[in-house]
Amino acid sequence: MSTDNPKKSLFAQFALVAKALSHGNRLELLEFLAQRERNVESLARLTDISVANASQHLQRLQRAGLVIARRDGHSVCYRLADETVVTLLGALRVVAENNVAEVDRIIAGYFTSKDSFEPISHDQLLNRSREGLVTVLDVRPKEEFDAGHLPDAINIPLKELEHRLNELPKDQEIVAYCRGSYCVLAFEAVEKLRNHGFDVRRLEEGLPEWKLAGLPVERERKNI
Amino acid sequence: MSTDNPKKSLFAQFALVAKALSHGNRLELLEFLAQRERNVESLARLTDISVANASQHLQRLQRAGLVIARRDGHSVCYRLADETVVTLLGALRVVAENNVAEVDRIIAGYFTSKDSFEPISHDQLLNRSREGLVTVLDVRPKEEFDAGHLPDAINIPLKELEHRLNELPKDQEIVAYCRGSYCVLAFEAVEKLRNHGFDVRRLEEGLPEWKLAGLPVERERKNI
DNA sequence: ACTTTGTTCAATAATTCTATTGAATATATT
DNA sequence: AATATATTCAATAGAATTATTGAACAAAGT
Repeated sequence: MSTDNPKKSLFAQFALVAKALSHGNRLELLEFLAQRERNVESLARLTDISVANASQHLQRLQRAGLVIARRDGHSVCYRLADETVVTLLGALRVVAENNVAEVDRIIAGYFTSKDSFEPISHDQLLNRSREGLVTVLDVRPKEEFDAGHLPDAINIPLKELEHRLNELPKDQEIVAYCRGSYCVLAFEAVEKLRNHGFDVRRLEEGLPEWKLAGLPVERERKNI
Repeated sequence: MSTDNPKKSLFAQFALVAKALSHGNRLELLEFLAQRERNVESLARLTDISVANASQHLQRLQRAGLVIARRDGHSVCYRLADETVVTLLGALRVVAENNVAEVDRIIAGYFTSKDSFEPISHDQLLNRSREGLVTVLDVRPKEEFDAGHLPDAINIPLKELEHRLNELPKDQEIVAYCRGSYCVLAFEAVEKLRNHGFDVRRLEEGLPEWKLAGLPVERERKNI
């Protein structure tokens, strides 16, 4: 930690940040935090780990400077330290996709089978959306949608999708998106909608990456 | 590792990549590999660790998909798996710089200590510059450059650097300099250019010290 | 003051990581 | 074939990490 060699000290510090990323649970926590600020209990529930464990992981992330805690009433809200954390997570994902065979295997097994069609990219979507050629569908829970969503997107959480099919057009392409590249929500939405005869594709990435690209985001309430 | 939950499995894989980055020695090895391919012994010497230890760390990096090994004669050459690894290292560095107080402290300490990222000396630079072996890059604002700069230096202020990378050679060493020992510009320029794959070093001191040593200086206008 | 709720702390055992040592292996040279 | 060189392997001890448990703590409401 404290060497006389400044270069080693710097790398040791960088290593501490990387170490904070070196556990699946913590990466999952960060992915949810990339959507919006959340308290410990809610994060524990989403990631399906104990509250004490979530608390420990979150404190580890905080010590590494990746998240910031804020007391709100009698709950503690965590959020990402800044948007560079999203960049870092994205870079980690890209490296793993490119160079880890196991990742390809998992993607082929669980994700590709559900969506053999090519996903649509940011720019493609932006162009078509402006021309009114597509319906943009956000399948995340309502509170995440309210915290920020793509322009002109409509929100139908995955759980409500079956009951609200009449809100979607049959004669126009639909583009579904959710939290990010490996969030299962959009995959499952695409599968369901295809079974019902809709013309639907998946957006390649989620809202955090969309924001990072500097593309416009709408909010339901201004005070979030 | 192998859960039935594909999302957890993916995050576990990403975590393995992060874990490979979670040790200072490995980050240092990667930094040298970002410059060029090297064999184990040379890397062990550069990072000042034992050969056996370097070998183990390199194999760990290889298992994580970050580097590739290649046999060459009776030495084994390692290189980065691809350029996305450089991006990842850069993102890690940016997050640490932005959010880890200790990093600021160390970098601040850098400027007082003379040898950091193997800076080049006045004399070394003068010799190589005369032989046309290096490109000398001044990253200060234009008006300061106009007031006086190193012989044959080109001026790209730090803020414009990202947009003017095409003006710099990829096949020749670059030496960047700025105001002096306590100026951050050259540090950041070197970092940015390294992330873009340039072969770049920092001049040990700035223009004032250069002038003080009685070395030649050019001016844009004679009347300043 | 008491209770409830949400979070953190402390202690633990199982597991994993690190650096060192010396032996083993593979390739090139003589 | 024998030798030298470069790297990897195997074994080890000390250190760090993980999830779990239950207790402790802080803030808000009764």
